[in-house]
Amino acid sequence: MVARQLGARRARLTANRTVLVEVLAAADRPLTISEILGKRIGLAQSSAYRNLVVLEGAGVVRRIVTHDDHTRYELTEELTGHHHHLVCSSCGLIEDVPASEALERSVAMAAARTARSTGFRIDHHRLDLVGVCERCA
Amino acid sequence: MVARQLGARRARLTANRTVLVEVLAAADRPLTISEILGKRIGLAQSSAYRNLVVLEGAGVVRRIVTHDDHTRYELTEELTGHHHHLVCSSCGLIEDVPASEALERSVAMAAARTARSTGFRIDHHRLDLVGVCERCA
DNA sequence: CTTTCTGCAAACGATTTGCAGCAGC
DNA sequence: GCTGCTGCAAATCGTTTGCAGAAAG
Repeated sequence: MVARQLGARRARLTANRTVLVEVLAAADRPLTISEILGKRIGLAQSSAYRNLVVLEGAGVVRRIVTHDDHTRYELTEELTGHHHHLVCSSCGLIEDVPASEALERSVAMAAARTARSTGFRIDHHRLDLVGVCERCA
Repeated sequence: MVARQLGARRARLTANRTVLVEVLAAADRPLTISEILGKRIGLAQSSAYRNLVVLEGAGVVRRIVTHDDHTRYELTEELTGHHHHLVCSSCGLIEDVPASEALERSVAMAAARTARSTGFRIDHHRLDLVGVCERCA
């Protein structure tokens, strides 16, 4: 599956890339580059950056950038399912949170209305719930 | 009003800060530092960065960081009213879009449910509608 | 064999900071 | 007059890139 998406871009599924995908799949939240490197996967920092770019281009991985600067990566929603993020404004913690049916319907309606009035074609959305996590409270 | 919030932090309302707020107030979307400097307001780059940090700390300005790297600033919602962002994934354009009553209610309900199940105290949210703008389509 | 990957170290670029003089209060 | 503000130039730090050798197909 991942191999296929890479193949379509004449990119190879190497050991480094496999490990990156595994690490992201094991996490229940987006990871920063240093978190990824911190897992001692034994790949050079430059390779992490380069491979994440490749995986992003292949639609396997999604890049997200948060307020505390520091790019994070997660698997795309095709692989994990649609979800939103819970963000702690105190420590920067990010956690995945499933999207409810009702909420999705409301957002879709709002998006349709906005599309009509602005001429944008709306493809998807991002919702962050920002607050203070249990540990920081 | 702005002066008061600055005063509470023993910060002064200088000419540079006034101009920054005016520029942001005149825009109907978040601006990048270079867009701000591009308006030839005659303040040093370092002063722009420093003052925006001060204004952010005083609750006058809000910093947002988008996918195309490049920090942007806008006035806080206390000054502009609550709104969401329309983001063009092709050219990076960002536009403000008002939040509808119905949508806000749905988000509030989802937030309450999430707060209950995770222990987070949720203070606010951010919603980005991502798509392709009229010009890029 | 040819093309893509890799690690290393150097380059880059947006943002931050030290400093010495200027300006609010 | 003390404290905060300014511009300048230098420092920082995450990220990107050039290169020469290793690995995939």
